[in-house]
Amino acid sequence: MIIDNPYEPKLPRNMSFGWHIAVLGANMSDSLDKELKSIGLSINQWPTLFALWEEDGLTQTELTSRCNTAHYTTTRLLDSLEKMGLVERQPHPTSRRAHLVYLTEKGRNLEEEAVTKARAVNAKFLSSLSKKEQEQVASLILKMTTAPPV
Amino acid sequence: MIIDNPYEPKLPRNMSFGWHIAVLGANMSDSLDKELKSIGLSINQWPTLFALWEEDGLTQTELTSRCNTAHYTTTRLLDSLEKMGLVERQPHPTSRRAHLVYLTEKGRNLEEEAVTKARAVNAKFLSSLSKKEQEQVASLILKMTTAPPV
DNA sequence: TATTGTTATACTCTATAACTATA
DNA sequence: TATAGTTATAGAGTATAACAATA
Repeated sequence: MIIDNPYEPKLPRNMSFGWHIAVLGANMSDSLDKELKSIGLSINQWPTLFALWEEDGLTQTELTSRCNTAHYTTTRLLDSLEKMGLVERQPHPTSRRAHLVYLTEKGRNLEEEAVTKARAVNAKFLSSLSKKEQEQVASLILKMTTAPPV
Repeated sequence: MIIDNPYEPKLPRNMSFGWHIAVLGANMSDSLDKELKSIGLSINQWPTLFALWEEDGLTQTELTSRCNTAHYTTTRLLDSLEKMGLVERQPHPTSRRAHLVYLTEKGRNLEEEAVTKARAVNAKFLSSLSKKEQEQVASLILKMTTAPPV
């Protein structure tokens, strides 16, 4: 069965574009998960830690929104990260019901190693493309994700 | 935190390439799942049905390998598809332990509608790109997925 | 009355492994 | 002994909704 949409070139077994993206995303996630395990982290913690490495002192609600997860997921993720000594919940200066989430020294120190591993995974999956093609695909995917469909 | 890898252009909140692919894949899957629900199907059934639309009369083991799932998953998927009257397990001509899986008339008739929906989802997610860019990203992703990393 | 965050519960998915029947 | 397929069961992940505390 051939999807003859002009935006769908011939694909192996003619699977559709979205299917390829989904499988690729799952494979990249699995690969990063395995890498992160070696430093005691998991893929579930990645978006939260990534957001905090970029900027900490966020409320849980703000973290929830940046990580595109559910609020009850954030609660449990922070529980585990706190138990591991990577983050701390501090009282909010003006609201007594909100918390501010900060990285600990230990949590901050993991950034370099984790990001190195993420880069390696990206490079591995991009390795069949030329440098120019790698830049192209990254910028096209960026364009797709930053201007999402209504 | 900026990933200054040359293959990682500036991304929103500087999330990494793999993360964008994973989120995009999940969003496209969710979107197709919603579309398929309207004709009584789910995203879990998509790869199996897609493979059968391309070629039926496969053994369960062959289906398992083409869909990149687990054998016990195939068993349950086929149970549900059979209950819905979309596929049939037939005895294998030479081996009494293997089955051949065939689409029913009803299952075959769903192809056009389902593929139309999948195309619409792909088009929706690609809509922020020009036609040329759409072709580019599809062919680059194809290149990545057909020459997977070791 | 709405917001921040936690918890209980149920439901879906997936993984492991034991099982049958064949080869 | 290996293969095709099924089933039982446990675990992880996710969703719903109720809840307490605060605004």
